[in-house]
Amino acid sequence: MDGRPADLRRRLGGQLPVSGADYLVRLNPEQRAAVEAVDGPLLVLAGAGTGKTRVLTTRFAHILLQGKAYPSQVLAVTFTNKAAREMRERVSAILGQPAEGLWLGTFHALAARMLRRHAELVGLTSNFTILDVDDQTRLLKQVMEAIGLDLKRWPPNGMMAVIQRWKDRGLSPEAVTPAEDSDYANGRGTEIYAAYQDRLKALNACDFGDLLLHVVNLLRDNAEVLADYHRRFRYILVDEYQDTNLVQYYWLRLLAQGHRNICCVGDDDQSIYSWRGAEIENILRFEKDFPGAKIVRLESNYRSTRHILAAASGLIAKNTGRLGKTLRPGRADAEGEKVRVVSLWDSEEEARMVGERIEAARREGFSLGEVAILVRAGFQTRSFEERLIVLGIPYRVVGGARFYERQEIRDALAYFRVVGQPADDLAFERIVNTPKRGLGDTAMQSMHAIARAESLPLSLAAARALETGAIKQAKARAALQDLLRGFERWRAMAGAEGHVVMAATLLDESGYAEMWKQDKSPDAPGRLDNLKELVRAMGEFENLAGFLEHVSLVMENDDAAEGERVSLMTLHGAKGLEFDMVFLPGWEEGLFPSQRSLDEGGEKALEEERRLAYVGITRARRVAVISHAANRRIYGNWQSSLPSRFLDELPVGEIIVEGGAQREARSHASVFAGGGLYGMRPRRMIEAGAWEVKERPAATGNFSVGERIFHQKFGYGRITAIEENRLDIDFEKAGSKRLLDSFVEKTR
DNA sequence: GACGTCGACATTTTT
DNA sequence: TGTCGACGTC
Repeated sequence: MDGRPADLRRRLGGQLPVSGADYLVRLNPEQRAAVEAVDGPLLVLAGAGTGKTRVLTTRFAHILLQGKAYPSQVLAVTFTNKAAREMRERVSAILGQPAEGLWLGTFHALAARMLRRHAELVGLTSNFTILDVDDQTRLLKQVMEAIGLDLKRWPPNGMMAVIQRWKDRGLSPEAVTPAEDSDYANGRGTEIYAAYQDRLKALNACDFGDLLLHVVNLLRDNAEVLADYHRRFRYILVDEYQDTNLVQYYWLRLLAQGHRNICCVGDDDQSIYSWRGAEIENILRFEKDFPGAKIVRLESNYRSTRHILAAASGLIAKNTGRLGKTLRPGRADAEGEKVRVVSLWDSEEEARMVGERIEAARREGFSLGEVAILVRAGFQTRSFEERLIVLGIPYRVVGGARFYERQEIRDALAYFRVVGQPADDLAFERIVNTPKRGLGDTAMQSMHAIARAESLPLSLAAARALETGAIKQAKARAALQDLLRGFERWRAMAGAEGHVVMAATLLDESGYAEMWKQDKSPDAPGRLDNLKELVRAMGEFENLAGFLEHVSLVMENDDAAEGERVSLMTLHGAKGLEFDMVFLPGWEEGLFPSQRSLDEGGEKALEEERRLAYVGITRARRVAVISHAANRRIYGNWQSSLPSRFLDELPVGEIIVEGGAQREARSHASVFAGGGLYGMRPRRMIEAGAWEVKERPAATGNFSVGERIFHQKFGYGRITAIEENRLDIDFEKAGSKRLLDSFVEKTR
C-alpha cells in the first residue's frame, strides 16, 4: 500500500516547493500560518465556519508537495467516514490526482487496520469480527444472565454504557479500580466486564471500543511495533480534536512520540459529545501535552452574517474554561438580518410558524435544500414532519434508521457472516430460526449445552447435536440439517462463484427472501428492495471479507440528497453542516437545555448544552429563527414550559423578538394538562401574529373516488371506493385500508 | 413454539 | 402517545 517512491516523485516532481503556489494564495494569513507551520506540534483552534477543512486538507497536500513525506507517511484521522472521504477528495483535488496509499480514515477504521496487522499480540486472529451495537448488547445480556443478575434492575444497556466509558478511558477490566465499580450491578461491573471481554476473545471479536483499546495496549506493550509506526508516520493530522476521548488521545500521543509532528484541529466551543466519552480537556490541555506547541486561531468566519456571529459569540461567552476565540465576519457583505426569537403558544403553533416561514422563503426563491430545522432530540422532528406533509413541503429526516441497521439487512448480514466465519455465534443465533424453522428455545439450549461442554462454536455444536441425537424433534432435526448443509454449500459457492452469486443464492435457498415475500405488512416490499440493494452493493467489493469489514465500520446513511428538501435533524447531527436558513425550535427549559443532561452533569452539562446552542446558531449562513412554545405535548400530555435561559443570554442588540411576550410567558405559565381538564389554562399571552391558528384540513364528507387524500398515520393515498362514511383507500406506503372519512384529510 | 396482552419507558449516538 | 419486551395462554 505504501506508494512507490520513484513513481510518486515523478508524479509530484513538477510541483515541488513553489512559494506562493496557488493553493496557498487562496488562504488568509491565519490559515496560511496553520498550513505552513509543518514541523512540531500545532493546535489549530478553528471557530465555526473559519475554513477548518480547507486548512487541514491544504496542509496535508502541502506536506506532500513540499516533499516532506510520502503519502503513506502521513496519518490523518477523522471521526466520521464522511469527513475522511471529504478529506481524501480534497487532497486529491489539490494534488491533481487521486491520493493513494494513505493512512487516512476514522479513528476506528485506522485502529482496525493496525489491529489486523498485530491481532495475535492481543489474543485475536487477524480475521476478527467487529460487532455492532446490537450484537454487543446481546452478548453482554448473555453474560449478565449467566451470572444471575436481575436484568430488570440492571438493564444490559446501562452496563454497556458503563463498559464503553471504561473503554473510552483506556481501562481494561483489570485496570478498573474497585472504587469506580461500586455503582452499577451491585458492584459486579468489573466482573461482568471481564467476562464480556472473555466472551469477545472466544468469539474472535471486537466491539468498537476494543479497536482502540487493543491497539493502545498493543503499542504500549510492544516497543518494536511502536517504533515501527514511529518510523512510518512523519506527520499526524487530527480533525475534530475536541471530540477525542482518552483512549484516542493515548493512541495519538503514543504515535506522536516519534516525530512530534502532530497537528490537531478543533474547536473547544463545539465539543458536544462528552456523553460519549469525549474529553474536552484533551484540547484544553494541548500545550501541556505537547510542550513547545504552536497555537493558531482561525477566527475569520466566512459563513454567517454579522448578527448571527455576534449572537452566537455572545451566548458562548457565558461559558467558562474556554480557550477563547472571537469570530469575526470574514465577508464584506455580511451584515444581514438579526436573529429572530419567536414566542409561541404551543408546539403545534410553532410547527405552523416554521412551515409558513419556509413556504414564504420558498416563494422568495430560497432553495429548500438550504433550509434546516434543528432540534434537541429526535422525537421533536415529528411535529414538523406532520406539518410539512400537510403543506406539501418535501423534507428528509437526517439520521434516522440507517441502511445497515435495518432488520432485514442485519439478518442478511448475519447469514453472510456465518458463511465467512462459521464461529460467529452471534450471527448464527440471529438467523438460526429466521425465518421460523421450528428451532426454538429447546433446540437452542441443546446446542448451547454442547457448545459449552465441548468448547465448540454454535454452528459446529449444532452438527454435533444432530449426530448425538440431542435434538429429538423430527421437524427441528430436518430443518437444522438443511440449514447446515446450506451453509456448506454457500461457503463453497462464495469461493467458486463469488460472493455476489452466493449472496443471491443464499437469500433464496435459506427461505429468507421468501419470508418477506409472504409477509403482508406494507413495508415488506421495501425490505426486499433493500436486500436487492445489499446484494448489488456487495459487487463493489472484491470478496466477502472485504465487504463485511466495510459494513462493520461504515454504517452509512445512503439516502442521497435526491431533490431539494428541507433537512430535519438533531443539533448533534448538524455539526459540520451549514444552511442559508436555520430554524431552532424548542428553546425551553427542560428541553433545551435538557433537564436530563442537567440532572446528570450539572454545570458542566449546562455548558455543553450551551455549546450545542452555539453549534446550532452557527449553522446558519443568512437567517436564524429561534423559537419556544409555552405549551408542549410530551408523551401524550400537555406541559407548560418556560423559555430557555439561553434566550436571555443572547445579546439584545443582535436579535429581534417576535410574538413579544417572553417575560410574561415566563411568569404566567401554569399547568395545562390533558386538554384543559386539570389545572388552569394559561391566559393567552402570546399573540400569534402572522401565524394565526388555522383550521385543520376539514374531513367532513364529500370525498370522491380517485381523490388523493392524507392520513396522519398512513400518509398519502387515493380513494378507491366510498360506502357512506367509509372510504377504501390505497395508500402509497401503507397498502389498502378501509377507514372512516373523519380520519382522512383532503390534500391541497 | 406462536401469538396476544399488558406495562414500563421514553436525550443527544460520528464508529 | 407510541414502542418494545416480558410473560401468559392456546
